[in-house]
Amino acid sequence: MPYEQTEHHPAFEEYSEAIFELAEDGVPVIQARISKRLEVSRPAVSEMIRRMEREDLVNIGGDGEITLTTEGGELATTIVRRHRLAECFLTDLLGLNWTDAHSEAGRWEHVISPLVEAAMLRTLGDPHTCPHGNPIPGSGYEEPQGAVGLSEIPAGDAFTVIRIPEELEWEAGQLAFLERTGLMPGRSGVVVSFAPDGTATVDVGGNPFGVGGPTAERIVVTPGA
Amino acid sequence: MPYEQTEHHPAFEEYSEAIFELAEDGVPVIQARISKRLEVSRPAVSEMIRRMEREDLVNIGGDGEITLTTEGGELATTIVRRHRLAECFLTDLLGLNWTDAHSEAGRWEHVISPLVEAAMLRTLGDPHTCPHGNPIPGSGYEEPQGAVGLSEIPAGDAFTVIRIPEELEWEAGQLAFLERTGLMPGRSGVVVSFAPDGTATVDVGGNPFGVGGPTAERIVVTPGA
DNA sequence: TTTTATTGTTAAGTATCCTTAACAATTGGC
DNA sequence: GCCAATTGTTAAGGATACTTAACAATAAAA
Repeated sequence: MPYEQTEHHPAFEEYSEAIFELAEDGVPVIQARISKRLEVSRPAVSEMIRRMEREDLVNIGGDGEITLTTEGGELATTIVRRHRLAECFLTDLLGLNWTDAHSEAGRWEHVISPLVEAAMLRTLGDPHTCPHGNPIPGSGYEEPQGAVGLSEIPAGDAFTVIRIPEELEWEAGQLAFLERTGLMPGRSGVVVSFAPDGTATVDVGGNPFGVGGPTAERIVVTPGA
Repeated sequence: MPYEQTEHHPAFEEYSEAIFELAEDGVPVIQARISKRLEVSRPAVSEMIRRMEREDLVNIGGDGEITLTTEGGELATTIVRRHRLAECFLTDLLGLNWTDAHSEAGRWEHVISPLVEAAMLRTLGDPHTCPHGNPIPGSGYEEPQGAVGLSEIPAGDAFTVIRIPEELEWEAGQLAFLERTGLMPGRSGVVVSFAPDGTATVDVGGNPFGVGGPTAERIVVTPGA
């Protein structure tokens, strides 16, 4: 119970993680994006990024693009790794659903020690991705050849889900929807059709349902069953 | 990652827990004791206790004795329960030793949700005590009849360890020592002798070793093997 | 009884991390 | 080119939770 200090402030952990995941999702890493993902005001991000630059965790490009330094990258991958490992642990061993696991892991990532990390890895049998298919940094995972967005699969063709990008996990109800419909890594389906606005109709396991355009663009799949 | 608020500030959780455990250990619950256990200054405790009184978590007696209100007691037992459950989890399922499990649990207790708590309880098979033998609040545990301090066992007599009070867990190296010597709940031994200063010499599993007087007073045992 | 130790409090200050208000500088659409 | 939206920053302020210094009151010890 005595106050335990983390070597890096929890806020630094959150910001590093956000920067890492924005880059991973192909979103331009600028303050406004961080502000949105962390749900804090832009001044807060401005101040925080300046502090992180002073602490040599990030570099700020001339165009405002934020990049992680070596040290910042290490912090970020550590937190992301713990987050995804915790998600595996919570779903596989404790039986939580995606939505719950995701929000729990958002807290767990800050309290997991190297010791526990190693123990979890051992217990889970060295997983390479989180339940949503996102790579666990350091696991040596490589995305399969030919991975594309779901929206690029021609109507009528089959696909296999590879991963649900972190970006989608933050949208309310999204994870519950994906889990309910079976749009999960490893599952296969068929693209039934596309609406003019980009909405896809897909069939996974016999029940067709619509997936919004922006969502369909982001879900990573491989062609074929 | 967006900032998650706990319904009760982490500090309130720490203080409630400390108050609960001090009372459990038979230590007078005054600010100076809390200050020592949480390793914070007395002014910090003074301010915090005032805030907790304002929030109706504690009452302050005329003699300075601090007691938990109903609400404060609920918060305390929740945190203590999660702490001890986490200790079980970390030792039994992840294979951590006592020392590591204790310090890890000190962080886990603040991030475990009711959902995870239930899942852990299920996975562990409804344990009634933590690895050190302290009761998990709400589990319906009752201390065996005739439990006494180790120092009250007559020299030459056998004893069985019931529990290591929380108080001892905070002393550096204490848990590692107890685990190394086998002075753990469920294990039996014999009191070899007492030194004039109260130091006990005990034999657990064939190797005699000394246990300091204050420590021996606190370790709870039952007479007999 | 006098001294010492323990205890609680007040005051002033610090670090972290957030907020809103207001403003300048871009960027993009038409 | 112009208006609007987006973006980053400055300024001022607030909550939390700590610190040290200094002081008064009480309890224990000599």
